[in-house]
Amino acid sequence: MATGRTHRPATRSRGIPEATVARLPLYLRALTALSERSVPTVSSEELAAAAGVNSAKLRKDFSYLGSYGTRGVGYDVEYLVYQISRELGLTQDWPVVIVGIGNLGAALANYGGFASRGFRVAALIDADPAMAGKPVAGMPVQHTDDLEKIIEENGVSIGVIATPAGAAQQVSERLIAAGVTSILNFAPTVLQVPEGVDVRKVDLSIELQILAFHEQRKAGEETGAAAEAPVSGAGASAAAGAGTGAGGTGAAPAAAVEPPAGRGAATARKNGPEGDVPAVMPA
Amino acid sequence: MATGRTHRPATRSRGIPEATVARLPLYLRALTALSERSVPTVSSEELAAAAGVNSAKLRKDFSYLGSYGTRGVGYDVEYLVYQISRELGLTQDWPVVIVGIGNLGAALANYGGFASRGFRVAALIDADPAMAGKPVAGMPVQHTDDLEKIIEENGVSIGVIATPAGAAQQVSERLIAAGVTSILNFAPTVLQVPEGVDVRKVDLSIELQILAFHEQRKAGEETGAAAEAPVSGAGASAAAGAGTGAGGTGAAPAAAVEPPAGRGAATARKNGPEGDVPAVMPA
DNA sequence: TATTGTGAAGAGATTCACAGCC
DNA sequence: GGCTGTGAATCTCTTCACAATA
Repeated sequence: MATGRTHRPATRSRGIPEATVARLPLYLRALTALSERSVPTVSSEELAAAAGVNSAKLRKDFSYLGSYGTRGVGYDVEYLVYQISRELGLTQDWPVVIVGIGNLGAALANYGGFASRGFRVAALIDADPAMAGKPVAGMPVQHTDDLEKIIEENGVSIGVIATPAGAAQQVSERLIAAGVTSILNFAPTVLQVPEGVDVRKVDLSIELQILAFHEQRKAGEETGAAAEAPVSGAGASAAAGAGTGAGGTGAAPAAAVEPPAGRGAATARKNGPEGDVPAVMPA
Repeated sequence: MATGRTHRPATRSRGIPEATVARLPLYLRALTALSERSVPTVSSEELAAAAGVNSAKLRKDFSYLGSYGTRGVGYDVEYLVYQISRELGLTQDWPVVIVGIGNLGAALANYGGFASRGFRVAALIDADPAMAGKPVAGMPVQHTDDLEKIIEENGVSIGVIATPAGAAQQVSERLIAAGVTSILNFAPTVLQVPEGVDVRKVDLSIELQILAFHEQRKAGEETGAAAEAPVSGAGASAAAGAGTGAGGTGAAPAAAVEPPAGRGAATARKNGPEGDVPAVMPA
């Protein structure tokens, strides 16, 4: 402890943990809000609360960036905003294209928080010729035929895919071939991309399914069952805070659906984890 | 190895790791696709490829659910679809409300994959009186005043918030007070909720910022810099697969923005991680 | 022979707790 | 006295590698 500088591989190498990177935008948002209220400094405790994490984690995260705080005082808000922005690459301007201007694509194009933080919608692209030229969010939709030209002329390296699932893979290949190296994928499909290309995905139905899992567990707990059966990571069951009384029993779901119906090449079926079958039974 | 049953805390307790839960929907989607093509069985290797993970992880994940495979053969597709659905609680019907019917809310309401897997949009709610009664996705929008009534009458336990950031906290409190215990939050704000309520968030701008971070790093690597400087978790830099050539140099971003401008209670400023200041310099 | 299921090792992330500094 | 920065401990997740087995 405190014997200078030991961790961090060796020479330079930034090596910020991925988990930390994923939280930096959260801190940045909280800090921006403080900055707008002209708050000059903030402690790790306060900032952590605003960002919805605990203070030890926040301090550890910041320690990967450098020593930007003042002991006994806290962090200078403006300075930290700048440092995090720089670390995230937001001091640059990132032109972005959105491919697939349906409901979702249009919503994304209209989303304000987009432009605010270093990102700029350079073009909207759709495969439907009927869409071409129509203005969405004050910008004419362009046809997929010109995708490569648009990417190259605008120096786009980040693409957003909001097409139907069936088109996503092909769109990603064209984007990548034209020079895009980061993709934000809203289509409910797994993209296969070459090494060196980053893909992040946003999937409504996956998120809902994860919630349903936890919801089901909660329902099970009400009905007896050893209170000792939590998922490892505790989901996202948030810290206290506001809260208007925690509400009643949690509202039970409605009907059951789709029983097993052992069709197909039925071979398997062995042991479930243990005896306790919840809610719906297997067969 | 095969010496019976050692891990898992003790008595019953399901204890599926959160990371596993988060992947189950992915497996389910891949399996559903196989099922539609009437593929009877699948190996961990094939399924893993389709889901975009490696096979060891997949097998480990499935091992938490039970022994549903057949050595030398693979997994029965139909059976596994059912088991995962059950584990996720998708054999039930989950009524969901969407609050905030702007661009995004409307897009969500229209999103098909919603209804398909156990979820049903029970109501669309918006604070704008002008919206009330207007049909969106074939369903009349209802006014926020009736929120509590709607939640209770429909037994809703999952709420989706697609309001502006400013309204989200208050909406979440009303949802929770009315009985909702799981929230999917699209508003760019951290919700403070009481213990026992699960929140998952989807945030476009956070995802873009994470991509920008990796993008910036890639750009830096081109310009010399010890090739040994990866982020711990390797982001989402996907496995190989298709890929149309990995494209050119990756397109450099355009102008720089917003220098430090040391205003406010300027105190801090010490050491950055190490000497190498990239792109934009601090002061 | 092909493929699962899983201990054990390894890597990462979180939390603790306290020394160091303002 | 208050708060940061960080080693060390702990916990969780991933990967390895191979015995068990259809």
